[in-house]
Amino acid sequence: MNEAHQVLIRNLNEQSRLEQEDVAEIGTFQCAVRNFEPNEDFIHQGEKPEFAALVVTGMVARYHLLSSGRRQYLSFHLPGDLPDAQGLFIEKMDHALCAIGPASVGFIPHRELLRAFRRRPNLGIAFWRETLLDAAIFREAITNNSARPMPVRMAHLFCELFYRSRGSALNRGNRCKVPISLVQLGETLGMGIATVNRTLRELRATGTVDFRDGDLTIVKWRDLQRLGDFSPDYLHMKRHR
Amino acid sequence: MNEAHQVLIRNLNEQSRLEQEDVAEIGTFQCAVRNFEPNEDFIHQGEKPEFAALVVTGMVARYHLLSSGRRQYLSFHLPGDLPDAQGLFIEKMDHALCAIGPASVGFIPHRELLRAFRRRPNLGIAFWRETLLDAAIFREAITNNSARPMPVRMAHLFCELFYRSRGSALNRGNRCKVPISLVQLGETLGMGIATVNRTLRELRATGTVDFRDGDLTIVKWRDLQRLGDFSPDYLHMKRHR
DNA sequence: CGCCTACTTGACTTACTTCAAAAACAGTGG
DNA sequence: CCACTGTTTTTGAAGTAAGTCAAGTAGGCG
Repeated sequence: MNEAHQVLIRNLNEQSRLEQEDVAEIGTFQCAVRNFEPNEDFIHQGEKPEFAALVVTGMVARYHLLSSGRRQYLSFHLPGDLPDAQGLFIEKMDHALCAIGPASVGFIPHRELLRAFRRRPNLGIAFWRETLLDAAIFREAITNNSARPMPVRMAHLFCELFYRSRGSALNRGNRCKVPISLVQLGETLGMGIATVNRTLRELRATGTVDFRDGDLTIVKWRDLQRLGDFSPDYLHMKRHR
Repeated sequence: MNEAHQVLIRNLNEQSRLEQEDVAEIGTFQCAVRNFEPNEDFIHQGEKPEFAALVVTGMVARYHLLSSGRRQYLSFHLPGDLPDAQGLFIEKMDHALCAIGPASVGFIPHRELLRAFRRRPNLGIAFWRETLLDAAIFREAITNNSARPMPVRMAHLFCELFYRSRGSALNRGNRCKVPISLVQLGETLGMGIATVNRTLRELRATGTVDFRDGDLTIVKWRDLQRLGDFSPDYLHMKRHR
């Protein structure tokens, strides 16, 4: 039982009710942890992974690589997340995973997980639920990037990132680490770098948020939520803080 | 064993390997089928459904309703699809479901499914896989609506719809039914109605597709795929035709 | 100090949205 | 069969927001 196991147990427990035997089962997982540099890829598009990645520290992202060379970020992941759980039952990766800022990632062999699901079906459901929450976040991203004006769109992303950080107690008061560059922010929200910058300035001017140097600061949470049309229902968090 | 069971079995079998016992188990499902008018909602945002919907005939869509009143379509579903399988483990619907064109939908009680998963874990995995494929389609939609220019975006959607229709043998040669209006097309792709119309005209002019009166006609499949930057990998279809 | 990367800003251009109006079409009832 | 209504599609014109391009600045690190 090391840090990787603990962080996984904590995360699953927030979404599902684990029994003692489930926790014990998780404790038996082989889990090799490796460290990655900022922007280092650790699962590539087209691969057929035999391990499931578990974020242990730092932040991790998934992205599509287009034929044009453009990148589209799909989601960001915090410690305890299993950003490629779908690899268990979908053979070929349709997207890649990379570290955002320095990150450490654990790798659990698929066969260990499958064996665990057989022994503890409840654990399988907990993992399933994780992948469903993932999908809910994707749905919200479709809507965010398709239907909301740029400033609202950016505010919404900030709300989501802060809300999830706080949900995992990774915030420090009204701040959290989001070590992404403006280019990456643009590649997440579907906007050019110049617009990212100007929109960011506009948001600062509202006095509700600030984002600089990889640090997200929430100044007025309620106002920012309203501005970003953010309602956290889709994150389906059980615990509120 | 009625049409609903058959269509479900056929669909699951395309993605997963069902054993005889799995098929038999599915045959025991209670499944009340109801008919819906075009644009009729049958699951609302915020609901806590106790049944899983199964598309039996026609087309079904999921959508978000924004506070501004705008609609964002998230995905379209064909016979055999389980468009709200996530409702099994996520309590509250974060989006709604409606019929696109006339459709008939079966409703299977969650407890039936959960019981079946206990008896046939393999069946649970088949359903899980369905939800993962769903998520892959969502990811692609994020990228499509965020990173691709309008004509490419529309061409990509047409490719996906045709490819999936063909995968379920719902095409007639190079045609398939897509009974959506231009407004809905715009609410899917994140573009205004005027742009939808003009983009459509532009695509027709390329001589690769035509879409009118709810009918999608593929004129030059290879060229359309190239134009739409479409590669069907993300649909993870086992069978190719 | 100089280099590299990330951010900032400005000017220009293109694209899309919005608004408005007309045309095509489907369904209804006379 | 045709006039009438409402809806969907088509088209035009105007305004604006966002992309692109290009240059400049600031910060981090050797």
